[in-house]
Amino acid sequence: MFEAKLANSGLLKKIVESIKDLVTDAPFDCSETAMSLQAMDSSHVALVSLKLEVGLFDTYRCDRTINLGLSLANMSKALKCANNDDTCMLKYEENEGDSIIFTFADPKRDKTQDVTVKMMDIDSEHLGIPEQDYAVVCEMPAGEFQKTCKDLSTFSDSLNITATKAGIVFTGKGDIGSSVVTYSPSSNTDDESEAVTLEVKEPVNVNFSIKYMNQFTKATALSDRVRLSLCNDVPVVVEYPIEENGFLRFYLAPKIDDEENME
Amino acid sequence: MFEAKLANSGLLKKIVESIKDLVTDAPFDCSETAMSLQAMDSSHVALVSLKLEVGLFDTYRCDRTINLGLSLANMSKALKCANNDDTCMLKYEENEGDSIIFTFADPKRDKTQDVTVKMMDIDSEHLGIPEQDYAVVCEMPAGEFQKTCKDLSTFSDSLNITATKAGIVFTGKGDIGSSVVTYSPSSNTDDESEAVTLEVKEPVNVNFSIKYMNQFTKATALSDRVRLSLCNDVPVVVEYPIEENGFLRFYLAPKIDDEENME
DNA sequence: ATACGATGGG
DNA sequence: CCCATCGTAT
Repeated sequence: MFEAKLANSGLLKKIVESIKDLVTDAPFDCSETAMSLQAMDSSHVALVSLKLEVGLFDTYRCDRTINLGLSLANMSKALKCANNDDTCMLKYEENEGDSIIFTFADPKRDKTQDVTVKMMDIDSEHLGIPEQDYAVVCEMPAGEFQKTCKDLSTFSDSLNITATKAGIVFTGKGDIGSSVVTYSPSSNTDDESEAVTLEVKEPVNVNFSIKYMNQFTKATALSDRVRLSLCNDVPVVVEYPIEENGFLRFYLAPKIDDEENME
Repeated sequence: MFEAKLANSGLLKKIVESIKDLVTDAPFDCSETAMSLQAMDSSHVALVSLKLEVGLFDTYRCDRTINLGLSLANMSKALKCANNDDTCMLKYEENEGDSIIFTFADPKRDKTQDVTVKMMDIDSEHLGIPEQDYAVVCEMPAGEFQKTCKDLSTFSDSLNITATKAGIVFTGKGDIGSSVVTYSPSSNTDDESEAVTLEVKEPVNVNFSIKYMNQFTKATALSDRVRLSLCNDVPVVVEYPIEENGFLRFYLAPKIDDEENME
């Protein structure tokens, strides 16, 4: 049997809301050490990788490695029943039919809500994600990145990212105009959570679909900070750390056919 | 003539918004002691009963018992003109044509707004509501009941309510899954307004249309608390008290044809 | 035109 | 975390 309890349903709600527009059916791999999930988006362009380590859970019991397939739409419906600060217990027992039970409880009240959701068979084509040394790693406030992507999407479908030791530049060019957002690495060390940090081994210049980036930034609520890992001609990694004990990562291959935005 | 003044238009606005989707034309019975209203919903399934006692009004004058018929859609339009904390005067004079005048005034300003709404002839089939001893009476926070009904309606069209001395259980079962909400009578006596109280003479197990319940819970804004009165095979009463001087009650007959939810 | 859900502000 | 307003969907 599998049984795991989160102190706050809000965390799982945010995760599901962040990815359900990208991935419809999610195979959750449950092991002794973590609950994790890897899936391509429905058009096989982006990859989502989630890891929730046992440290995130109040209690965690997983007798044997098991894959739990759930429709994220149904999971979202179940989680809408929970208040953000209700506890959330996930439970699966092999002989109780192919269902997951979500138990939400308000610790301050004599109320519990059990939501039973049917599971699905999902062919979880296992996805090898190659290790990669990235030429550029940039960390910034998650909200900052979200706003930059949203602003640039007003002008363009493509996001150009150019990073050098001097700074990182996000550019969107389109018919009605263009916008260029430039971050110099933060000199201002006062407020660490607001800093933009940049490690550059090699300069990079890459283009991405802004539409996907905007999808990824739905995860902004999960974390104060986002980390972008970049190489020329290699998928970007957009990573949201989860409370020091997990992450939600999005991988997106660069556009190759788009010379307009490359100068 | 009939003339009655409420200190806040907001109260009447909330009442009208709560019932206008259920009842299109409302016969208001005005007597010396109260303004009241009873009407079936348009599909003759639910019954709405409103009572506003004189104690709710700043001034109240009713020379003789009279029935004022109003379209609730029109009444809603009139009330939209008022700010919530404007005073609201209702006035009817026999010889001034078949109209009601709503006068809204902001006591802090030198402004009044008179809205005149044509009355309607409504055949107010008088509805005898039998007295009833209920097997179960449950009071809980109105918002709690609203959320429970809404959550269960994600999964089912039917709401099963089972109450015993051990607690009250709301269940919705459907194709994508099911949800069971359990309240044990509050042990936590600290916060009276948050408590779930339960009086059980006989256990009950009844099924209702969730769609109607969701309609009823639009009255949540009227009151912190809701009272459910239940008997097997008898209409439930969902009651929202109005400031100690009135109530809005909804009656709904149980579903009889639904064995699936009865175990 | 009305009702519900989602988002932003206090 | 709750309430109010705005936008979308039926």
